[in-house]
Amino acid sequence: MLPSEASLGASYDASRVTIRKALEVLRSQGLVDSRQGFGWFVPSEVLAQPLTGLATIEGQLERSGRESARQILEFQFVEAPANVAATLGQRVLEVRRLHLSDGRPLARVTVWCREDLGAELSKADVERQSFYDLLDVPLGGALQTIGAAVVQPDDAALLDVPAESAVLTVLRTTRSLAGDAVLMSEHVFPAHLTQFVVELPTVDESFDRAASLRLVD
Amino acid sequence: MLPSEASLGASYDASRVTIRKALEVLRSQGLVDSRQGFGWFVPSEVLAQPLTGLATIEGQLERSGRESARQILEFQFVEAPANVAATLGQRVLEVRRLHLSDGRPLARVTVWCREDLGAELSKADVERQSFYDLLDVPLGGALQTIGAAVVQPDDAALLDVPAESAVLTVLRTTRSLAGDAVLMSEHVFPAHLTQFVVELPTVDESFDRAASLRLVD
DNA sequence: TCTGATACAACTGTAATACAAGTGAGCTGA
DNA sequence: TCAGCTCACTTGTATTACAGTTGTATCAGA
Repeated sequence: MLPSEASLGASYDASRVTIRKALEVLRSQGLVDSRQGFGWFVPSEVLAQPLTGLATIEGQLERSGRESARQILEFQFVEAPANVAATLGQRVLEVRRLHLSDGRPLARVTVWCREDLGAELSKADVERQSFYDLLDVPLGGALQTIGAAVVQPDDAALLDVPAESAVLTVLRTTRSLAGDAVLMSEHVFPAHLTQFVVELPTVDESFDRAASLRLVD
Repeated sequence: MLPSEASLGASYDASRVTIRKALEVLRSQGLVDSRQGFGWFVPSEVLAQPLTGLATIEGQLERSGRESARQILEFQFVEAPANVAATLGQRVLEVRRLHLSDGRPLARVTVWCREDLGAELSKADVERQSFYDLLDVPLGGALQTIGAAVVQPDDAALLDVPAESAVLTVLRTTRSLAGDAVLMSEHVFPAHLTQFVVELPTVDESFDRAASLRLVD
């Protein structure tokens, strides 16, 4: 937080008008931002994603007070890629979409949905609501794999980031309450925009347990 | 059990609304919970379990019986970087080291240790044992932030990866049981070698109740 | 044309208050 | 003994009030 315009004016012996003009210049450079009734602050660039439960990107954005939008790039039934077919079956509904935060690209997401469940969904449905809201199946949990990579050229264009820049990748398999896999999704985030935040309550347990790390060959 | 909202408000000279907001934040982290007419309490271990599903790469290595080695690159007391100084104080013990798995570089780690605690440690100590084993302070937990980046040139050389390749970065703040920050560390892993796997057990209702993301600090 | 001064609207976060609803301990009476 | 009731205390929720902040407009003077 910055001091209020009034106190800045007192500090620098300038009027509020002048202080505001200076702050507006900084805002145009993206260095500061303000909310009416709240104050001026240094904007936090990264979106922190807590890993405490199942959540959608939109939900997190809305909670952080940002406007979120979805743009459907593809909507079709296809032969599943090998790793998807292994858990969801041969044919799946594949939805590629772009997530926007305050109008700027935040994530490129591909969702694969089991064919029987996807048959009930329209393109308009997935544009309006999240899969979690749409599916008429109680969800039980998910397995999430977080990695890093250099951005693919087509993703770079979609996400409006420079070629060769870093991205966070998430591969998620969502299960129903009954335990069978329902959805798989791949998320690609620009690294400079997003971070995952994990609270580890007790060091010993979480470090020794260590059942969940995978070394890639 | 925690004191009632009313008595907490009296203790901290804050209104019940404010106390509730604070408690809701803690609830969103799974640290406390409440029942109407009963009160606020620390949830049983089982309920707190969702947060423990993540493990670190060093822990996994040591457990899986791979040959794990540490190579100390630097060991010195320095002026802390800004973000470290904010939580650990102006002067800290900074230890830079390289982690090896079966003789191959796996991670470049920098650990910052509070000066009073670091004063007890020798270079040989930190080469032999982990900080968690060395510190004579009961540890209470840690906050971990996972991100991605393009590798720095010096890290590329240390980790033996091509320039411009992707890395997974982890910034961890470890607290004592009393709650004060004791250690901070930065871990850099080659992206092609490592992934984090996180189990998200349930759709967490408490997630909706309080903001777990903040735009401003 | 720029700066200062002033005024007012709109918004935010906190405080204060009130009431509904749930919990648990203790009392009462059969 | 025990079922049922009362009652103090708790959280859940909504409302109003208020001080402090930004957003915006207007006017005066250098």
